[in-house]
Amino acid sequence: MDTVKLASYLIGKVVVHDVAQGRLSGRIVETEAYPIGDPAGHAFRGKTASNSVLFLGRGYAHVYFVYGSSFMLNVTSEAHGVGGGVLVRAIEALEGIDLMQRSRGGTRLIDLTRGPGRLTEAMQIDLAQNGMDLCAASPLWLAATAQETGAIGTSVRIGLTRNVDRPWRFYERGNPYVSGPKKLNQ
DNA sequence: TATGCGATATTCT
DNA sequence: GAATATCGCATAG
Repeated sequence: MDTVKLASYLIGKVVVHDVAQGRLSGRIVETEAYPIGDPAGHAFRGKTASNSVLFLGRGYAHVYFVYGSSFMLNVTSEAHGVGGGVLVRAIEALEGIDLMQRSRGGTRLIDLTRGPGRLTEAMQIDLAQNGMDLCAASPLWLAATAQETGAIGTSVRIGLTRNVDRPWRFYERGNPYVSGPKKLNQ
């Protein structure tokens, strides 16, 4: 159950991505846990070429491509050889907002990073960042923030067909950048 | 505001 | 060939 703990711990932390044009950063406001033995998790069926990063150990970035158009950012959460991860579903943009808007085609601020596919596009995260060590000196890393984290709410996860009733989604209550239907965000 | 559906490409069956 | 950890636009209420 360590993955679930990490998912709630990550709320309020900051993702930083240093790119050629400058620094992009955002505060995590929504996550989902995909622990060991979760049939909805990508690691469940064992190690394959596309999910091998999940088995590297704790604290790596795993980037995954779905639905033909969207990347997802995961933080690996379990020991080496064991598959598990936390999906980052939404962030609140802090630095490089103009850059993000440029790469997302001038979307309104509120829609810039509200959703897993959107935040990866705004942060310029793709397969090139797959496997990066988030706790080491790399272009993509995690930072703490002085800002206080608000109350954390939980709900079922979004967009799954397996193991749908687990309350493994975490979000900061009242934050406008949290994605998903309103009824799940109370 | 809420619900529905098509686009899109990678992976697994 | 089917499924998918989604998005954005369309339509209706």
